[in-house]
Amino acid sequence: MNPQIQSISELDRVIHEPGRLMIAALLFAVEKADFLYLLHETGMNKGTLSSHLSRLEEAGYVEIEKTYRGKVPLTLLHLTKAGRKAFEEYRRKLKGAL
Amino acid sequence: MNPQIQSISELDRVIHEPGRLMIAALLFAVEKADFLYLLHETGMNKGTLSSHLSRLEEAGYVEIEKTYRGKVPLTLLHLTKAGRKAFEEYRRKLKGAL
DNA sequence: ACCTACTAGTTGGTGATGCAAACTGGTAGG
DNA sequence: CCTACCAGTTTGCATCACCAACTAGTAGGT
Repeated sequence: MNPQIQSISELDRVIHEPGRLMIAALLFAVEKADFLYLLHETGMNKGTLSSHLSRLEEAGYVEIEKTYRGKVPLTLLHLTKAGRKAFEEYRRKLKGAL
Repeated sequence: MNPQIQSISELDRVIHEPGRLMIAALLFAVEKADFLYLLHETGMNKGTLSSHLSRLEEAGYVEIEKTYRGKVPLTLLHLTKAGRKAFEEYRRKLKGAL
């Protein structure tokens, strides 16, 4: 089997989904962001964003930190070490194949 | 909304699916291939390959040409002009974002 | 005549998934 | 107290990818 093609089939599906790829790319760049920032930057709705974040947390790629800004809830997100690695690996495979 | 991120959300879902991305990348390179070649290069099973090809045909990205090699059926695939364009556009957006 | 293998599919079933609408819980304002 | 708002979460639906099993025609072997 063609090795360039092989690497496409090995792409991490958790990262591959555009919604989550956007999140990963944003968090990779800024290191820490809140829910609303991601909401506006990605253009998703809240439900979609929330479920993608849960999926990323489940995979161990994102840590979700719930705090407060005064009395208003504030959710902070950042990539874990595994998340950074997965994103870099994803990018590496894709660039090699395309 | 971040324009780099924006371009991720605009990725063509037909191309984005790894199975079909493999097919598109292969056909982009070789210009014409038969069913078994794709089957072996991608490592998919027949059912999956067949359905992805149908999906690509439906989208107008691939032309499916059924002929015979002697009496044995032979299916030839090639990217249409729209298919080449979609693949290039996909690649462009992805490279711009990552 | 029968069995196996090859090519190229189709069909059926299953489990996962993306998505948006509706809902929750807390805060603030009139 | 009622309404509206903020920040998310839960739920339900419709789609989808995937694989196994079946179809169907040809050819070769025993």
